[in-house]
Amino acid sequence: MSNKGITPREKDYSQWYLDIIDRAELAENSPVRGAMVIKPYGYAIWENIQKELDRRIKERGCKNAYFPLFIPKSFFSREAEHVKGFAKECAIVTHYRLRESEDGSGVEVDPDAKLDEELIIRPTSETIMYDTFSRWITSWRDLPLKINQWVNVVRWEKRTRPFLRTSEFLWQEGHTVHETSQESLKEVLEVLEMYKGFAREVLALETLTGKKSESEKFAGAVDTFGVEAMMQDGKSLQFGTSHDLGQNFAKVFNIQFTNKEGNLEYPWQASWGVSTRMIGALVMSHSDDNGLVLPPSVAPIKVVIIPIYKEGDKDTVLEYSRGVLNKLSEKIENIEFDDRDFLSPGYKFNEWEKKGVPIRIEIGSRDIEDEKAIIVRRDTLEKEAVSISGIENYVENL
RNA sequence: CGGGGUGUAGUUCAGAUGGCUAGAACGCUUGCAUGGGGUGCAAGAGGUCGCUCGUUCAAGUCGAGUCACCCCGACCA
Repeated sequence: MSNKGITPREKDYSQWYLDIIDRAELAENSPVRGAMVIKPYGYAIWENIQKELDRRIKERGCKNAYFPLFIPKSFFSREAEHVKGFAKECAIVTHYRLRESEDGSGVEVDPDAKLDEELIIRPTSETIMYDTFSRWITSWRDLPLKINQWVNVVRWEKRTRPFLRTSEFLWQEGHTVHETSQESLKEVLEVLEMYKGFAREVLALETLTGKKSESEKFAGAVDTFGVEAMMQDGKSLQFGTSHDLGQNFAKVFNIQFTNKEGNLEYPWQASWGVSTRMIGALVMSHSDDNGLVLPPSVAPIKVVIIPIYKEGDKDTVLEYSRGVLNKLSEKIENIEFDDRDFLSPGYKFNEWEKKGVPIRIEIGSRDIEDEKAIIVRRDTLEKEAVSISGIENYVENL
């Protein structure tokens, strides 16, 4: 862990962002350009996001599934606009085997192991999913079909930034198929509202929604709607999209169903997604010059208890602090008890502030005499002495 | 894809005009003290100086090539 300070926002907003990611131990650069390692603390935030958003997605009648990482090149090429939009950022698998290199220096691609048809590593999964959908859907009774998946995708970006734009990222992609254009459009807009509600209620972010311009819309879509949040530097960040695909993909993937009148018809489709970019939005919107600030709803650690003791009162303080821990554990989960005794209290205060733990509780012999504990909120950094008898009420609504 | 920059210890870096038996800070290990806002002292571990070739008595340092990464712009979740 780095021990250096954090560049103030005012001085260099971009560097401040990178510092927060580093000092809060959310992610670090990997040996692969543009692809980051999401560290345990950062991944825990993603898991919290997933957990709540997945619940909301399923509430909309979606079922989760998994489609392959590899997409045959021929599938990918079918929708003209789609291929045009993604062609320049695709990673392609051309071989399936390595061999020892002739000079003995290592391994090289085995030229005899060339694939007959190259495979595209999914930049998004419309094509591979819709090929499958064409076999799943035959009747109006099969509609609507609502499928979601939580996966990684690869887009070979020219320039990358942690969480905001990485060459591989994690996301959910929802794909729905409907009988009518109206129903499909309704889905597109309702999902947009779901994202907006999620942003407000879980991420504490206010967002704007709107239709994207012709040049900004998803490759192959009729229309794209975006969810945008305002960042501290005054720029807006698009973190979610919902696409009205019309019948564009249905026609090229030959998804057809027999309607109630017995006629063969192409269905109407929607696709929508949010990614690990949301973590970038979280960082940029709430954090300050002291480090990360997280809404309790997604914080991996909601409360940290720091016992403060000297050699003489160590046992008393630890016992008392554990009592507080047990009391609070009945109310909430994810409490960290920081009794590492090779670190000073000041170091710990700083460390948990950098990581954005919403509530810090300090307990020393002084507090024990008064039957109190010091509580510090991460967002405002306000300190308050709270009586032990009522302490669980304080954290109840986290 | 255009522009700029950097490769030396786990990390961030210093090593003008070649003389290095390669340093610092932080981190790490051990011990003692300390403990209410990044603790102090002591001892210790840790490096084929990105890679290749060249110039030279001598290359971290100079030259050529090569690979990689970072940053700034245009594009995207």
